[in-house]
Amino acid sequence: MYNCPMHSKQLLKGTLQTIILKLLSEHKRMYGYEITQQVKLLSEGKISLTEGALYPALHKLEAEGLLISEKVYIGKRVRKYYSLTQTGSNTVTTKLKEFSDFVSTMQAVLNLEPKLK
Amino acid sequence: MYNCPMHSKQLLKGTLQTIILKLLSEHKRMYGYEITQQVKLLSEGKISLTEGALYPALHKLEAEGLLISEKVYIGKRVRKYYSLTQTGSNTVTTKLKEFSDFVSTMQAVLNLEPKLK
DNA sequence: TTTTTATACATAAGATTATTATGTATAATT
DNA sequence: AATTATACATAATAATCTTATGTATAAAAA
Repeated sequence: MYNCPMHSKQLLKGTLQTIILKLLSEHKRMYGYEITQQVKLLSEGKISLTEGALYPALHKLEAEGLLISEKVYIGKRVRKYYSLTQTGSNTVTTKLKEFSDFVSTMQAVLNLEPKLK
Repeated sequence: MYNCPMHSKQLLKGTLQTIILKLLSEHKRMYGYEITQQVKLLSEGKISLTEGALYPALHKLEAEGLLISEKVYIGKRVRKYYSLTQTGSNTVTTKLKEFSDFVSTMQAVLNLEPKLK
């Protein structure tokens, strides 16, 4: 799912849903390819989502009722836009909290200082 | 591997090696059960390593030359102490750096503030 | 104008990692 | 005497990701 020029591929596992949901909470609707580009931009090229991970993840989130999709034709090409459902919208907050807790806990276990700005 | 009372099980994937190596860099030698207890302590009960993940991980790290083990008998019971090899010792720094980079990148992607102390 | 790159979706085989369950056994506590 | 804690280990299953493959249109470069 990730093609990360750093060496922390393992660490990125489990973050894909959080990333997708958070981006959609800021953009109303996005399509798959757009998400990959946005992630690449925000991570300064450090994270490249692979299609083999992204599309199944989007399908799963839709099946679970967190996202809904709509197909839009751009000329002859299909785009599948995804947006948050109400459930999905509520889940974003939970996911972000979980990520923060995770970081805090790991910093405690690894005896690391939280970073200052 | 983790039995986390929070809901962030997915997020913890890929962190086990880093945790093991970092703890061993601070303790000279530790045995499996001791590692589980130390992690529970440092995480304030939020992370409980399961044996099904811990022991295979220790075996793998040893097979890769990052750890060496020695069996010690406490009465009739065996303890298997693990300690860092030189390679393992070098790897700790790399792993911690990777974790920091991962957190920074994720904070950028998720548009989160780094935490202040 | 032809070739390459970018856009845009999707699935499938295989690998990795973790969960859950199971197994064995000693030591300490209730 | 029974339960809990200590201490190791492995195996079946599940979840997630990588890598490879497939299809197709649009744009840019050679």
